[in-house]
Amino acid sequence: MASEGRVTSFDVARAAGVSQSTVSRALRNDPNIGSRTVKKVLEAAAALHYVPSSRARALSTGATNRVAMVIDLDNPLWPLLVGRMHDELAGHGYELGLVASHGERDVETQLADGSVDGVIVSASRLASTLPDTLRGRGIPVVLVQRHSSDPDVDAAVADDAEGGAAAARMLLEAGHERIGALFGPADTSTGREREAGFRRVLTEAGVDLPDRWVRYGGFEMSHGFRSLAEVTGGRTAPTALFCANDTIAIGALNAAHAAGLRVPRDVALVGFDDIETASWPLVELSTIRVPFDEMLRSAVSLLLERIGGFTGLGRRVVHPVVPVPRSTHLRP
Amino acid sequence: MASEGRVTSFDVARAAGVSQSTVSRALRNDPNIGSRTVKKVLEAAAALHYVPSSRARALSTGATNRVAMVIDLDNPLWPLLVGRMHDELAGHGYELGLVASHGERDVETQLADGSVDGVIVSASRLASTLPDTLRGRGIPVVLVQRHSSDPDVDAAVADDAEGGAAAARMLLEAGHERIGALFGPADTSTGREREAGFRRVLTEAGVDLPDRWVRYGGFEMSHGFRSLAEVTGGRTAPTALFCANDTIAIGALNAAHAAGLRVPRDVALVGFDDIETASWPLVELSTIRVPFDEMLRSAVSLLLERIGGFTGLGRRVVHPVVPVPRSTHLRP
DNA sequence: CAGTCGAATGCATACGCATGCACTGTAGGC
DNA sequence: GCCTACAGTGCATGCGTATGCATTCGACTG
Repeated sequence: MASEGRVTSFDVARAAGVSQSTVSRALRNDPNIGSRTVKKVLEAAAALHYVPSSRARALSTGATNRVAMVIDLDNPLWPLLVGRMHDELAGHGYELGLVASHGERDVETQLADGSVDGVIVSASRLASTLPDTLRGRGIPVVLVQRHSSDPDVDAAVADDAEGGAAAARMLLEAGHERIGALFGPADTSTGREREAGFRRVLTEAGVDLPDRWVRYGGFEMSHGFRSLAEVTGGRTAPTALFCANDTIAIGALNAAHAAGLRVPRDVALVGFDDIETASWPLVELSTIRVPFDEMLRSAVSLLLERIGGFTGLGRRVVHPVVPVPRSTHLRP
Repeated sequence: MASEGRVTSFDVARAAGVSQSTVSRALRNDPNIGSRTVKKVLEAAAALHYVPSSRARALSTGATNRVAMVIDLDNPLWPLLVGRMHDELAGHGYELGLVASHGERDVETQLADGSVDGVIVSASRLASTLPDTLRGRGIPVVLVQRHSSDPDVDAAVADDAEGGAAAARMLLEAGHERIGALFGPADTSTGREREAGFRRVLTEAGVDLPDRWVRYGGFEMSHGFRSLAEVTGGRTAPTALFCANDTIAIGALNAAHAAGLRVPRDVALVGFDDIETASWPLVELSTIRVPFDEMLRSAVSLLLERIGGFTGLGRRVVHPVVPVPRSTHLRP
């Protein structure tokens, strides 16, 4: 029972009384192999607990059946993206590798060394050169959730501008007139476009968005937590705040709670994404739903097409968003 | 600028006027290569944008520098474990692959095909044969957070029994006498040991834990959400509930909120893990802190020792837990 | 000056699977 | 009953890197 090194296809071949190439073909369902032979080979393989070496197969075929996902561990959205991406890829027979984007240099090498068939980038900054560099090296890349400034790279995103607009309408329709905003990073497409859509509608409605009620920050809770007091602390305070994502909104909600403010009575909030927490009874956050499942499915299918050899121009799939009014946007 | 196939070490060799083996050695800092030669090779490699093929290297060296982590996407703890594991592994030069444990059969093959140097299992059920099977195939395995019934497999865990005990003490010291519990799955070491520790202290204190105030379920919010009403709905209700993890507790907290009950006035709660949400002002969950950073660090170091060739008996590293009393356990 | 040693490099091969091509045997056609 | 055709297998080689061993050349010893 001692494991005397790896069991290879040669061992199986010997046991089955055929050649190594026949083993290889039999196990890969090559139609040229006779059914009797296939049976012999399968039995021998099972008896020996043979598992083909993915290392050798990768070298030989040039494919790894693995996809890497570049994530930003600071963005609280990553588990949602990764979890669904895992399932989506698994459905297509691919494994998922995780790469956090700290030092982009190393990351680039890591992704270009042939250890994956393609790359999903979920944490791209607008100015990032990573997607374009990978593309330049012939590695299939798809952006998800955000796009880059490079239109040649495929991307699956949500309609962030429309979502921002919808959020603005939600607040206006609830009767708010003194409105502030906690926007996201300006160097991300999500941050920028959600802001643009939101501003557009306010402008069209003739509602002002004074700078003293606006803050920029990361997509983390701390932004909302810190900024709420700043924005509501002046002589006049906004009655409602748009938050660039749910996490920021929940940060603000917690800050409000800590400060003894009631939501939405003292300050109303609208988030973006519709993460699970938003629907907690304790939270009941009004928000804009991003169809993550569809978005990730698009991303995977764009990527698989590239892996399959598609070399056309960059494509951008935009997914519609859905306003989800709960209770935090109301004006009592 | 057209990419005419991959750049290999042969191309670099030609450009530098040396042999392929010299290129290989020069890039791997072999001391036998003259410094002039090393310089030439490095320059040629840079000029050609050469990136060694990890596929070929893996086949040749037998090492992939990758570790797979088996997770349970239904257990809300996974992002925390995965995020920290990623960073911890990255610090040692390893990449992280993700495998969700749906159909264990496939998973086993996927992990045994030589595509990783080792495996971290974070979602093991007590009866699972996966860890032992992998070990039997000579693949380094370490369990983290939970252990299996097989003591031959290395594991890095928290002191769950002591944590359960500490939770019981926390409630007793707050003055609770009518106590219930929402325990976790009995086929996990965490579920079982947290329960055992909790029960032990209650018994020692002569406090009863009536079955009608006890529910078992998964480590998900839905367990807490559903069970709260059941447990508090009778003629007499417990004044406090122990929850097998924070997520269950938060589910219960939300159910309480939805039902108009106040925490801890109407029902007190204690969780387990001290996830980030527990410290939100909105939540202020009293809990038992698991030192995840240390635990994952242990797991990685156990695994790296195995990868390095250690073949001794199975080891189990138990990490002490810390009670974190906030506001939900109090008895007003 | 012959002999020796060692640093520096090249040669050849292994790693394990996939696959183009050559080959064998048998069935079918005439 | 001979030849064609094709299903079924085996042979040989490629994938790109790492590495044991042989080789070269210069320097140093006696």
